[in-house]
Amino acid sequence: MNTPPSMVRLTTQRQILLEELSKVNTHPTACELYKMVQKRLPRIGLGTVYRNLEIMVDSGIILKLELGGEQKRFDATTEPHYHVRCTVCGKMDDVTLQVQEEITKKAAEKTSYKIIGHLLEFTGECPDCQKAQAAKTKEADTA
Amino acid sequence: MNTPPSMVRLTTQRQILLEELSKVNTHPTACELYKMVQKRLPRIGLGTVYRNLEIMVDSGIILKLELGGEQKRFDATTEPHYHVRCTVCGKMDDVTLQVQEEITKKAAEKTSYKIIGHLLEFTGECPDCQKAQAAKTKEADTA
DNA sequence: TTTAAATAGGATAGTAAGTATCATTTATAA
DNA sequence: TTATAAATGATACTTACTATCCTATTTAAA
Ligand SMILES: [Zn+2]
Ligand SMILES: [Zn+2]
Ligand SMILES: [Zn+2]
Ligand SMILES: [Zn+2]
Repeated sequence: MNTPPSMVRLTTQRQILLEELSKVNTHPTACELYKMVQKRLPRIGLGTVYRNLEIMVDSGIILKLELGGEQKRFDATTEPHYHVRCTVCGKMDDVTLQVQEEITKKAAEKTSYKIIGHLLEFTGECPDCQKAQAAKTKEADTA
Repeated sequence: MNTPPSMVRLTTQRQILLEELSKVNTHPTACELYKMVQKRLPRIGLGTVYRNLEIMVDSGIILKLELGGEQKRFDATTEPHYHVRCTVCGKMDDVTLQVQEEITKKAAEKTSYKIIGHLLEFTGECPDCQKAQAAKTKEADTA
């Protein structure tokens, strides 16, 4: 604790980025956020979105989810919580399951690593994709 | 169960790829495996490595680890198990912790997704990076 | 209030992991 | 042996993300 954390300026871009992220519970990707923010700031650059998301992650204002899947996703809810990912469409949602603090202790006993925390992601099929799948199966049966 | 799974030909490249992956417990990336295999097959292409790893993942011979981190890693141990990732150097190791089957049931009660499974990854600092960090701190103190 | 330094933005070029394409080679089957 | 299919290796391409650079804006000093 020697140097104070550098002050993060709350610019228009950052404010709107944070507002848009806070509006949704879809855990959008940087690209999705770019499109959302563009409606309010048509001249914003994609680089600015990436840069500011990273800055906000570093200062603890938002979370970066880099679990399974190709793209990183962002979350305005900073309290530790778990997620489900649809293996069909890639959509992510929160799972309101108590965070298992004790599991890190158990893991620490089993390894020579200094354990900091854990990432838990559930995989499954979202309601939409379940419906689509059901419709498809029905269609195949009647054909 | 209508069409039988397409037979995967065990080519030299695939065999050596699997052998090299089975030799180590470091959960190598595609690029690392490429370098390992190149020593025995100098003319192999990087595309072949990627292609065959994907084929072996699809046929269940190996596992693809795509949780946190930038690159996908591969694992010849197909039984479900957990991993630790070093947040400094990216190295991954197994954690011989009992797989929590019941956690997927708990999650299933909390969401409208059809839960298939879960991915759990611990984050921490590997012994090597701990040592390096300690040496660095000491150096800074004496300076 | 003017001026200088620091910070941030937007445009654009670059990076790197991974994927697609395609001609050639290898394996399998008729 | 020949036809068919599958796999390889070289290469081009895609894409998520990062770095660079110049301009604009904000902040602080003079
Ligand atoms: Zn879905
Ligand atoms: Zn969330
Ligand atoms: Zn390490
Ligand atoms: Zn493993």
